[in-house]
Amino acid sequence: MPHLDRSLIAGLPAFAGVSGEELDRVLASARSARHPKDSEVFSQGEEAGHFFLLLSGHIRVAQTSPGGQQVVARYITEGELFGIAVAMGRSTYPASAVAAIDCVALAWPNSLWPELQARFPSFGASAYLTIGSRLQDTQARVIEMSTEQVEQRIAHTILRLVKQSGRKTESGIEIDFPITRQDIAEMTGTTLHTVSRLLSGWESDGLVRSGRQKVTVTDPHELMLVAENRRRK
Amino acid sequence: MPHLDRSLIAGLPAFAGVSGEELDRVLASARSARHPKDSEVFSQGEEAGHFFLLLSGHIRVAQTSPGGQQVVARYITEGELFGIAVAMGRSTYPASAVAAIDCVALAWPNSLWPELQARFPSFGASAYLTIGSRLQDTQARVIEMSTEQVEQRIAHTILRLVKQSGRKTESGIEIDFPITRQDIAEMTGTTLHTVSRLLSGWESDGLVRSGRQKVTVTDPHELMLVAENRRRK
DNA sequence: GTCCTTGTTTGCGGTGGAGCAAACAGCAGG
DNA sequence: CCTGCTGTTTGCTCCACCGCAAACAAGGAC
Repeated sequence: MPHLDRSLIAGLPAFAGVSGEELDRVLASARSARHPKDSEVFSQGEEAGHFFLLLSGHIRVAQTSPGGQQVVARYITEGELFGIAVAMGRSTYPASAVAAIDCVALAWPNSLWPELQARFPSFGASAYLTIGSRLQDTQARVIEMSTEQVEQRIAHTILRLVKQSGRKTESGIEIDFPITRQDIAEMTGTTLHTVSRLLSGWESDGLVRSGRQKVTVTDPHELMLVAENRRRK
Repeated sequence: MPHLDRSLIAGLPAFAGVSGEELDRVLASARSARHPKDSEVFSQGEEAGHFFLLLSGHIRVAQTSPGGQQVVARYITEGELFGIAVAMGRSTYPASAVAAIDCVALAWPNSLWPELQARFPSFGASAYLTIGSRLQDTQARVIEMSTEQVEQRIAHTILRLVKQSGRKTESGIEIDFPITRQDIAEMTGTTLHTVSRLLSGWESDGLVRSGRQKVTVTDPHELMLVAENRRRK
């Protein structure tokens, strides 16, 4: 295994306040792995053996409903912890994680969790803040689904993705990983047909430019008006 | 202030493994308060000064959307921690807590959180498990709202309430706090009209008995079939 | 008891968005 | 180049559910 340089994780909130030497110790117990596009990092229901830190790429986290439908819970971006079932007291993964593009992630065995948490308080704290903020995000999503209609939900979702993983291009801000209409539908509780219709409409109005597995927001401000249902129809 | 007996909290998971003397110490820094029915324990957006443990009663936790609509996040039952914004790194409460019936709750100042957590590992661990399980519940709710229709969502919600806070009566299992059609609607992302219609239908079919702020499940098995959409129409 | 507030029921009409079907386009691989 | 696969677009129909309106109970205050 190649040597893992401490600079990989030095800047991350999870390791704030951890000294250089200690970073090396933490890394010594981690294993780094490459996850090619569309491969599963772990699978829903599987025994949770490791927890992960995404070094590069984007991970799609999805749950399958009892009825067999997929729901995308979130996208993980660089520097985030994921698969931290152990921190929630679970022995199996509640969702599946799939690489949206080629990814590199560190993995630690769950058995190290208590030790890491005890030795590096900022690490444990960061993990719990991660869970806390995901709880808030998920609550916000429940509110959206309860009170907004599909058009606003999709607008909100796209704005969130762009904010989280936007890449500037000459024509606007683009979501910098491939995402299908189906994916967006599974994030917003609707169908790919409806997503397609709305995106087409927005494209005619010059709010977005979109193509195969691509979405570029050209007029974020106007799209925000859509999200808030304050746009002249 | 009356003396708080350690037996109040001795059996709770949050204090598993804490000795009797230490329980007294924990209680010494807590204040107990009575919250009459319909009074607010804390309010959304308010500076979070305390965290709470519900000793008796039921608390409704609700969020108000930007558009002014209410969404009920959950009901808190006896023995649960709530208002633990501090554990999520928040300085304000993300939701409001209202007593569904007369309640008694312990309150600790947030400033004690780090100390309690450090001194009583099981306390911190329990808090984080609480947050973890709420995240899972909320995720499950997102899945429900994405994939199920209103009838199933309401059935699931009522079954969950009954399981969590059911009280046996001669005619079935009753939700043992007052709950309106409006409340159920705000838990399931629908309207009180639709809830009323469905409950009326179920009452004709003998699945439930319901009255003013009351719901009694008389045929849990059949209601579960409704929840799973496996019932002969 | 009567009044009044709060919660519930029910009818009716309109519609947002699902479901189905079919054509179309971009990209990979031979 | 053509072939096939995967993702996208768009039209049409239908219905679950919302929104409005109005009548109807159940308690509580007095």
